Amino acid sequence: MTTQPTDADTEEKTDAEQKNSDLCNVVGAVEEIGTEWKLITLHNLRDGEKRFNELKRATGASSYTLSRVLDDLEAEGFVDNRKELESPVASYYTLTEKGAGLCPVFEALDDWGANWLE
Amino acid sequence: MTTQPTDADTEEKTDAEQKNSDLCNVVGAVEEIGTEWKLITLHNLRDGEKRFNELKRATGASSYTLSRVLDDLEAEGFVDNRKELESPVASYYTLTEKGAGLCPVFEALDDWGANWLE
DNA sequence: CGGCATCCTTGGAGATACTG
DNA sequence: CAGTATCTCCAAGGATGCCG
Repeated sequence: MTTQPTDADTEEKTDAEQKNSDLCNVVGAVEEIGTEWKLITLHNLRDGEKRFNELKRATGASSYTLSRVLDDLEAEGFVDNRKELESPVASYYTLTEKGAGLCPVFEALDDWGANWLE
Repeated sequence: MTTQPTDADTEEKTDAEQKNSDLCNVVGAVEEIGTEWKLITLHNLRDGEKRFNELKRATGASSYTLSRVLDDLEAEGFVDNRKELESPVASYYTLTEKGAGLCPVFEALDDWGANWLE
């Protein structure tokens, strides 16, 4: 019964992912945060509110990619978005509590990097 | 001097990645660890030595993928590999100090997941 | 300024089959 | 058992252009 692809396949996750995220929330967390762009973007928001093109420059992502990443992050509750529709529109992004909750993770990564990166 | 693709382009990183990893080691760490499979595999090795097919079952990765992931991790110094060439060959993987150094990161992720997942 | 729409390229990863 | 080889597919992401 290793690879029974039951039609209860309503999730878009593979069964492997499902199995993993069931096991512990480390894996669940990794899967929710997922891509490098998400991490990098979240990390860039640590020091407070940023606007779209700031993030674009800071991360180096294309506007297309950044837009999609921010959409994802907002949908998942990691960031908040505040828009000013005045003359030149402005769009500000901040971390939610959920997003800010990742700071310890960043600190742990920072420590690790200090010891092991080059 | 934003996008001078100097022929000192011996790295395989894009300049965006380069810029990011220069900024801080959080991003550097994220880029080195990279894919979800690497994280999941490393995390599976926390509780000690595992062999190839154990990891294969535990992670759900295909042998092809797992093999490549382990190669990467070994090349980057995250895991050690010990082979026993007896009758049925056996191959054991363990975390190096560098790999084990990620445990605080896993703990931070675990904490975060406990608060924010599901 | 922010951000979609479109096109296109890449490689990450599954499935399968084969070897020492 | 522990991989390697091959084929294939799909999603992530860059480039560009346009629009409110």
